[in-house]
Amino acid sequence: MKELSGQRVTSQRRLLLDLLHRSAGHLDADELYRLAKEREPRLSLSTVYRSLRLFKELGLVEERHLAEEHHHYEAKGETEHHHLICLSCGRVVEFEFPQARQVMEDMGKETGFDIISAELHLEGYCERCRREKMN
Amino acid sequence: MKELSGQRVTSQRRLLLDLLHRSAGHLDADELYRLAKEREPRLSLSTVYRSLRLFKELGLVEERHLAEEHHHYEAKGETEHHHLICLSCGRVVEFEFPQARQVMEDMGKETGFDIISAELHLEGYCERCRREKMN
DNA sequence: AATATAGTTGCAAGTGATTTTCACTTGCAA
DNA sequence: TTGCAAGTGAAAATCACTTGCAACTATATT
Repeated sequence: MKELSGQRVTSQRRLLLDLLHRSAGHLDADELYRLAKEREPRLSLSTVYRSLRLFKELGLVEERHLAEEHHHYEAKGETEHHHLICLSCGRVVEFEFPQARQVMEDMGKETGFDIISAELHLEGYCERCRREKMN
Repeated sequence: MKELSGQRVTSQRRLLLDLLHRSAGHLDADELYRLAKEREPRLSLSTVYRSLRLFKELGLVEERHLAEEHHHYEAKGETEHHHLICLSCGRVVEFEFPQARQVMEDMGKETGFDIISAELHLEGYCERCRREKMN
């Protein structure tokens, strides 16, 4: 785990970051908590939230606003991708959109912003849900 | 206001929708509440939330997840646009990205989804905040 | 217009997700 | 191996938002 002045490598943080890396992505705080508890039953939910915030600040994970209610977290480092989400069942499809880089650059020049992220977020209804609705 | 069976046109709803239309966009529930209270001091926050939900269901406003903590609401009907947000001061810049239409269509074909919205969300630091950080 | 009535409202209490407080514990530099 | 700043668990607090309910009111019916 990357070290910044005054931050410690604790067993909890190691565990949580490890789980985030192993997971396919899109864990929310509660799922991560449940997974981690299997290994360290004394772990508290606050530690999960505190660690997620730290990881985010260190740039180790990204926070996604996929659903309405709560955030999802994803370890960085995999190929850059975007999300398509089904409004009915919550299924998430990842896809690539390399033009995003270009848009970031163009908009940065145009607005004077230092743009650090671009997320293309698509919403709709997946095939299965559409079929079910018809019945 | 559009009429659906059993929904009533009340002074509160008229006021709230009017404020949403007048505003430059990106009001959150609390700001809308404060604005509306100036005219109808007895208005309650629950009515604001209830109305926002109704407007959203009727397709009159769109809900945005711009910041981390809460939602923003925007009256529909203006030109389609996307958002660039400053992570330091929260400033929101709107921009157009017509290619989004094409992406929706392509991804729809590719995934079998019926895609109903595409939002390109950029984050970064605006010029002013960058300058301030340097000092 | 008067009445009936179902949709709305304000208020207070309730949620669910996330944050904070605080007493106790632990990583790690010396 | 100890000192102490950083981290933790548990519980309480907060924040954004929702709900239950008695009183109110826009609309449909007479």
